[in-house]
This record gives sequence, structure tokens and C-alpha cells, in this order.
Amino acid sequence: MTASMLRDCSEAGFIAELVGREVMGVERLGKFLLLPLGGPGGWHLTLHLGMTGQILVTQEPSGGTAPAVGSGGATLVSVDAADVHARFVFVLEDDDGGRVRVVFRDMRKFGRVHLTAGGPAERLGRLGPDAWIGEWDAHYLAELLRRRRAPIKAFLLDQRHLAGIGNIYADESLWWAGIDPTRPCGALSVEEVERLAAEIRRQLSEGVARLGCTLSDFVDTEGRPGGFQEQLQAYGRRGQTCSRCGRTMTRTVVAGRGTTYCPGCQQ
DNA sequence: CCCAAGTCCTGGTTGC
DNA sequence: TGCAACCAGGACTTGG
Repeated sequence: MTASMLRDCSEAGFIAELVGREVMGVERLGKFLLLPLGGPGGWHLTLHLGMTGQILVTQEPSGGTAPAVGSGGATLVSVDAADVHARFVFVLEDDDGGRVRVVFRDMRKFGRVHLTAGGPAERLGRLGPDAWIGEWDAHYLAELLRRRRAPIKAFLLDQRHLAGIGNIYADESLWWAGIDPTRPCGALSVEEVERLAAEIRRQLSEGVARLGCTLSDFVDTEGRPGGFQEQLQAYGRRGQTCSRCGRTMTRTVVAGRGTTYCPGCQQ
């Protein structure tokens, strides 16, 4: 596996390599979606939604293939150009000829689609264990935190340590664990690390159970918004009252990201 | 003008 | 002093 084998979706030949390959499954590590493809060579399609990406899945009307343009008598069914944010439209067909459209939309263009040969993209190998369901525990965290001086929140956002924690879940986990996001990693006590480890799992589980966090754009594959935003305790609550101690939530910047926390009960 | 769910790259700092 | 690991900040992008 070399870097040169990784193809960005903008490269020539990307689509030609992809068409005709069977999608063998759908896997996930952290924020990356991983689709192993059939055929020789161990090809993988890798997707990342970035901040505003969406994947929409719809069933195509059954009844054979769509009429070819210019074949005479064809009826215009829809015009996709109206969806200016669509980056890709994958059309999959099963053995019975049923078709599924998978639309990758991405308003801010931070999302990524890559095709690699010889296995998953290299950078997936640099990711830590999956923060939600991966094999790690408080000991794993404690060992990595020891002697680091960076703020604990910067550590949580670094996907090389744990994969899958973003800005929302970092702020929420730290609030529930009662830890100041700016604290140096190495300064956390054993009890704090244990609380944090438990809250990371719990907040991610809660987010999944609520089908995600919709601040403006996020929807699931059927276009439905999530509900986790309704129970946020820290993220985005600057100036509001802390539901635990009553102090006013404050905002700062950690690792270049907006960070909201309670100066009263997060220490 | 400020802010926003993401990652990657660069260049400076720290400490073994 | 040498070298890695570490860390802060900016770039990218579009919209509210």
C-alpha cells in the first residue's frame, strides 16, 4: 500500500475504476466510511462527510433501465443539476435489477471520497481505536495522557488517539466528566480519566441513539435530522446557564476550535 | 466582520 | 547538540 495508489475522486480514471465493481459491505472506523469492493486488488472506497456532508439513499423506481436520452419517446423524469451540492451520484444495482441511488452531497466541500488499491487508505491505519465501540479503556487513555502538556480537548480531537470524537462530543464528554477542556492532559487524575473514558462512550452512544446531531445540515441516509442537539449541555451554549451548577457557560478556543464549558463545575 | 460538524500541513518548541 | 515527538496556527470552503 503506497500513497500513490490512493486516488482522489477528482482524479482522471476514478469513475472508470469504480464502475462495475461490487460493493462487498459497509464498514466504519471513526468518522470514515469504508466500502470494500469486489474483484482482485483489494480495492476500497473511502468516504468522509467532513462537516456538512450528507449521504442520501433512495430506491430507484423499478421496472427496468431508464430510457436512453435520444432514443425516441423518452420522458424527462428529473433534472439533477438543481442539486448544486451533489458531488457524486452512485447508482447500485442488485442481482434482480433493482437500483439504489446513493447521493454524496457536501455544501462546504470538506468531505472526501477516495479509492485505494491494496486495502484501506493509508491514513486509516493512523487512526486510533474507534471511540464508540473500539477496544480501548481508561488505562489506554491514561497511558497516552501521561506527560502530555496539550489541553485535554486537543487530545480528544486528535483522531490518532481515539477515532470518532468531533467538536460536539468532545465538549459534551468533558462537561459530563466535569473536566476543564484547557487542562493539560498529564494533569488529569486517575478518577478523571475514568470518568472521561466512560462519558466518551456514553455520549457517542447517546448521539447514535438519537440518530446524530443536526445543527443545520446533518441528515441520515433517508434525509431525516437527528435529535442529539436537543440534549446538548455544553456545545453551543455560551452565555447560557449551566444545568448542573447554574453558572454562565463560557467560550474559549482550544486547538483552534470553539470550546464551550462551565467555569463553575468543570475543573 | 465573526462563526461553523472536518483534516492536513508547516514550522517552532520541548525534552530525552 | 541531535532528533523525534509534540503542539499551535493557518489553509481549505460556503453559508448564516
